[in-house]
Amino acid sequence: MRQELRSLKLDQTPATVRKPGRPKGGRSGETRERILDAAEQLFADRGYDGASIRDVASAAGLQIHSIGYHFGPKEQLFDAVVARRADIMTGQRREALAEARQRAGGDAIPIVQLVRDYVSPFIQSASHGDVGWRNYAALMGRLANSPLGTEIIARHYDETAREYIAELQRALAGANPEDVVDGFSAMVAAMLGICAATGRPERLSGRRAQRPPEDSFETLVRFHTAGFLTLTIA
Amino acid sequence: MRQELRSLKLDQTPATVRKPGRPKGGRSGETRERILDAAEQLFADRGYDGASIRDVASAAGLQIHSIGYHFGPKEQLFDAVVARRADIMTGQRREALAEARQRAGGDAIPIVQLVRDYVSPFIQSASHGDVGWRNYAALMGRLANSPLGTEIIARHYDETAREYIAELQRALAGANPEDVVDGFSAMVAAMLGICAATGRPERLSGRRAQRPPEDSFETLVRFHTAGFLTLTIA
DNA sequence: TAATTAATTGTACGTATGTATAAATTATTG
DNA sequence: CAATAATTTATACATACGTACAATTAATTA
Repeated sequence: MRQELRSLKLDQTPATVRKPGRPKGGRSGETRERILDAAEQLFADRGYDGASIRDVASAAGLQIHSIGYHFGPKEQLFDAVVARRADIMTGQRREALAEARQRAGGDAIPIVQLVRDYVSPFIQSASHGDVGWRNYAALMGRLANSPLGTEIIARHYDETAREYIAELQRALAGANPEDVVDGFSAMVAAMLGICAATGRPERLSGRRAQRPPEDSFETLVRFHTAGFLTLTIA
Repeated sequence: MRQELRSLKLDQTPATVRKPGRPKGGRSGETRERILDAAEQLFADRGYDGASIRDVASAAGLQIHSIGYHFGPKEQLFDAVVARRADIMTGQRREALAEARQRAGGDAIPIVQLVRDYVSPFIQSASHGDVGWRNYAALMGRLANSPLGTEIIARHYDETAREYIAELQRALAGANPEDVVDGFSAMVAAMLGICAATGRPERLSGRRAQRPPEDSFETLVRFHTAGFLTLTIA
């Protein structure tokens, strides 16, 4: 790892100096959340191999072994980080899909609605949510094209993704189903790119600060809706 | 790193057992290429932090210090891996842009042509090129949303990217320039996703093998051209 | 109150890491 | 042919890594 990043201090709640022993209430959950928060930030900043268990323990204000005690080996900790918010995200998407189905009343759901409903929870969380959600969004972007990342993403996101793809294919009845999958992949890649906060869009446009993700979100919806619609034209 | 991946054997040309000493011709260049090939594959498979200098040396059939001798610290080796093919890629894109400008003769270049010319060199190399190009494409996908990756990508790709963005903005005179940058970013993200070979599209579509990148390329061009064109509509 | 369980600290182990140094060997140069 | 430069092997160093073990403390349970 590069040295400049090594000395990063996390702005956690000050590590309450804890003596060994069983805590009062069900404090275990609180500690687990602290570990997940620290791991989320470090994995997002340095990647899976770049962030060590020691880094995570130190950032959470705990000893090394506490990580293993709560989560087992490193890969399970990583999975737990992804899973925590994946469950929330997936819940929102399924809820939106159920509503859209009801509103469509048997007809196909409009493309623009499907795009909006799939992307919105992610971008809203990444832009209006706390620092944890921002870290999570950056982490998802990093994971996207790595073997371990896609394996974990598959476990937590593919089921819902397939539901949306099925609805997209229904709404684009004339289109090649594989084209629709490619379009979906492009949509997800754009979504992750917007929230990854890499600084590249700023460098390419000459902007000082990052464009508000909500603005990019509106552009994404228009852009990709148009892309999907053109797939029906033979 | 996960153990399963550790024992990977690279199908390099059998490591010619070399004695120390100055080689006959300017053999140095050949050794450098071997190192870059090995590093390219390992960085693509395991990421920057997941691939060690020892791995690279072993895969290239050399001792550890030879890597440092030729390329200096690890980050410079990484940069050299990216730079080698970035120069080729950038050359093709600039050439295509010059041709397109000449053909347009003062008028704006058609969107579909700009999309095609920017994406084509990458996807053609990744699908028709040798294993080195495929590794390079996968590596670029991994780099996309990481800090070190975007830093290096900026160094080697941003100048040409800005030229294409300027032409896109000219062709989309009525559009918000920042929307065009977002569209460009989406296009690049889709391009990288197609070539990253993560297996996700197969999982989402139920296909057995990977869809031929040329097919996805044609879809990408149609999809993103339509996306760009819709940005002019207020 | 005695036994059990949960959560933590502290330490240790074997290995892997990036980098540096020293030595060896051979082509090239003067 | 002697001197120099280039390229490699071999070894070493200090640190970092993931995981495991033992000990400690406190809440809970019977």
